[in-house]
Amino acid sequence: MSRNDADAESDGDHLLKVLGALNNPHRLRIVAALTHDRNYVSRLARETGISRPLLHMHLQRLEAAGLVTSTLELSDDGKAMRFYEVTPFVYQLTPDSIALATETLSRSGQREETR
Amino acid sequence: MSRNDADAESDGDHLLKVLGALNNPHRLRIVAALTHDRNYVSRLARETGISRPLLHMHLQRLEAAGLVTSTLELSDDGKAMRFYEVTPFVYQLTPDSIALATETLSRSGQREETR
DNA sequence: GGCATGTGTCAGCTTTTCTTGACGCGTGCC
DNA sequence: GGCACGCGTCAAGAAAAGCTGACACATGCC
Repeated sequence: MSRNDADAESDGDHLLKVLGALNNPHRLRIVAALTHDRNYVSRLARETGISRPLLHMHLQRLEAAGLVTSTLELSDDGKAMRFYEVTPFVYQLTPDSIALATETLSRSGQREETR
Repeated sequence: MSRNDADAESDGDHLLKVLGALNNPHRLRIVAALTHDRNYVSRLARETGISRPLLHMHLQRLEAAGLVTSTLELSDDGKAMRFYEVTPFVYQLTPDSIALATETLSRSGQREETR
């Protein structure tokens, strides 16, 4: 696996987060849309037909999983705009890779704490 | 992708189903447990510490996604036992593969109908 | 018969996720 | 000022997923 060393999270927990991030038709579409080229929130909302608050939430889920990144930029006419783009992630899902990741899964059913 | 032709489901919808099936710590553990060797429900329940009704539900979710298969067999002492084993699935998750699958996703937010 | 083991299902509760419709803030332009 | 366009957040409802404790059936064994 190839993640930043700084983020202290087991591979198992990370995989689960990625799976959770991708487990949604809207979020799949968002990733697809950003694959072609980066975009800012309001425009992405228009193009995908997703309401802005909703899109905002989905983007955060994707960003939390490390699948997209965002940067705040100022346009020529002085407006603050948040641009999103996909990270070049690669995840291989096989019984073995899952078995491996599962070894480093935190306790049972508990959801990951955002402390 | 390498699925059965008989199941009429788009790649996009199928991918979503697989992601949904794997998006759960219990189900990841179940896949891991079955990777080593096949097992029957009650024993798997004991070994994983998951209640039988719950395990039953998780197994069905995995089976519906095609990640595990089951066969009903009769043990020497005449008991009917359902054995589960993993299928040798391989899924590659990248922005491009997702963009591709997304093209064949059924309409927007609607959940897949089981008609 | 009573008990252990296996199978499966159902109702009902709790928790999480999804979604919408307000709000708030800022800027530039006519 | 009023409008259009960016940004973000909050409360609250609707829908889905997760989980538990019954209950049903079957078999073999003492």
